[in-house]
Amino acid sequence: MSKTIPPFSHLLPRQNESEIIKFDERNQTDDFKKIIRAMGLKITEQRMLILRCLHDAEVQSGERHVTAQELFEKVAAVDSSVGFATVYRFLRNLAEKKFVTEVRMGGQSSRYELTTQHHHDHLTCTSCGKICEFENPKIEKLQSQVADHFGFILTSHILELYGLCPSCQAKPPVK
Amino acid sequence: MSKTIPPFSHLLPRQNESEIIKFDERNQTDDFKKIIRAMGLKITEQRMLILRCLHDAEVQSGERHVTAQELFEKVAAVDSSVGFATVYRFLRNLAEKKFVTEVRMGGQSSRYELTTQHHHDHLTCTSCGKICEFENPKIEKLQSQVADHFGFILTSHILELYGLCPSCQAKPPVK
DNA sequence: TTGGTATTGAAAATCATTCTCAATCTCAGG
DNA sequence: CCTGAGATTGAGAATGATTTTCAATACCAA
Repeated sequence: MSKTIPPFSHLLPRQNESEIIKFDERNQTDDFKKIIRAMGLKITEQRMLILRCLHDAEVQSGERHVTAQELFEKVAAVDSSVGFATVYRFLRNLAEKKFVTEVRMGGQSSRYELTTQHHHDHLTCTSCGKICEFENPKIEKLQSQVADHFGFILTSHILELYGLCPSCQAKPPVK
Repeated sequence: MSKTIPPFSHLLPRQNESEIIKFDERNQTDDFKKIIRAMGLKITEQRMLILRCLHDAEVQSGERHVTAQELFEKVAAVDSSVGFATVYRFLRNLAEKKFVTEVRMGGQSSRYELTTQHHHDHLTCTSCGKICEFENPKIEKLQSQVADHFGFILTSHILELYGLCPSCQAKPPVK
């Protein structure tokens, strides 16, 4: 049995340790309901299904970032009567309430990921695609100083570093 | 006489000093032509006009980041027969060849700026789309430290800060 | 000057996302 | 367990930015 992480548990009211560790279908369902209530919304089949698909995509399929379309397809595969507007709408709700994080890259469509406990940035190898996550409070602090300087209230940021990882430095450049 | 910066000069083949400093209408036209040729494209009235408007927006009006629509309007004000498709197309060409840099933010439309010699990052207002540029050596230094820590050779990075600008803080939330 | 190609403008097409609205569902209060 | 006010839904239309299509036109090397 691999340890299963309860969905969004870090965003919900504190539970005792054993509840956090012992995670099963019933708890998952309960967590999903708590999330929906925490947003001040009504619990519906559609919203439960969307949450489940979002959670499964990450935990089971390991798909870090899903687009609204992709999520819609996963949902539709289970219940084809769910409309895409419902997925878009609910995803927006989740993003507003910070249960998911919206990542927009270039002209591409938005991608959504479950909000993680710890903020982190990425260091990506341009040759092999390896990604290291890191967190640097000093950089964060300097960022808010910059925002302050312009009179902005900082709400979020994107920091992506690109470079050559150790093993790729050894290899000849690809292509 | 304020010192006028020749457009894109840093991206064009090296010139001698006096040519760089003495910038006038004729040289501007020549520079624009060189840029278009450097992209392997034919010189047309439309492209010349688009370049002029892009340059003027920055140098005269101080509008450093224009959307394709805004640029189209400026162009159309001079020659209303130019189609927006031409502006979009050429802007894409310029971006591909790095003569302009495309900045995308949230759901807003792309903004374009002349590519500058000096690296800088952006602070964008999530409400009105206003962009402030900044450069922060301390952040840059910390970034290389992070890369070092993972054994990476840092080649580039993206840092985009998002927040609410002073005037949008005053206004009630949009809609 | 001229012809082969690149470019253009206008309109239609795309693409992601949001809105509209009548039908349906949820759930607090009875 | 009912009920009804109000939230939610699905379908499709609407939106907004950008891209594509295509016939007419412009560019420029020869």
